[in-house]
Amino acid sequence: MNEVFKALSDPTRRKVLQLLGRGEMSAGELAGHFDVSKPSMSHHFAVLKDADLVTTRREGQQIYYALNTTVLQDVVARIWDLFGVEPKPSGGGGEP
Amino acid sequence: MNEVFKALSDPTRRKVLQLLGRGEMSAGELAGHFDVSKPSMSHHFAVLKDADLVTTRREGQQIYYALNTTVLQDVVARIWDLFGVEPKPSGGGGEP
DNA sequence: TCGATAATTAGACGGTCGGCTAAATATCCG
DNA sequence: CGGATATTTAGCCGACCGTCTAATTATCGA
Repeated sequence: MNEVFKALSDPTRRKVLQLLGRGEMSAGELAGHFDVSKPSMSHHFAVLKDADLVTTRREGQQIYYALNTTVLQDVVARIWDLFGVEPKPSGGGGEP
Repeated sequence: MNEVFKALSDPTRRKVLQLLGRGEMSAGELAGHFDVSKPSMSHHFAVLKDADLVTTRREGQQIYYALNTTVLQDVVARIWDLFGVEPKPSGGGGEP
């Protein structure tokens, strides 16, 4: 659980997750969205994978990353549980 | 928003929030639950306050901390929004 | 097999973070 | 006011984190 929060604490990694929300993407394609070297991005990917927030799939030379939505749902559920706060009446948070 | 995630990335601060889930508590009483010096704890409190995750109230010499549940709800709501994932059908994820 | 491309691993460097002690501030009570 | 208690601020230090370049691994196509 700690690894998850650590993973989420970096803006770059959160943006990666955000991009993956639109569908899976290769490491290079993903890295193209940032002003950071590919090795640095690769490190971020490793952190996300270690936290089990993303899954990987190799297709030829490329490696495709995708959101692990199951874990993401668990994360949010755990946050409520952790703080012992009553969740909002309907839906996890569509309405602002 | 970044400050919130940074604040949540530390286990000590998360446990503080967890304790506050049971109700407000003074700084000293809160610090008593940890093996960390009071100044260090005070720093953690400041981080949580800066992220707007807690509120403070002075009563005599003591300062009472309490969860800012409104912001916590917003945080979780934003997580869903950020990642563009469908929330669980009923409730924000209260039931495991 | 050889060369090109995609991605990761290795190692180094600067900045941030969490911890401490000592000192300062705020409040209460006699 | 003066002393005691509660909390925060100031300043320092070691460890961890994010970044980079250079080198390594894996795969494809000719």
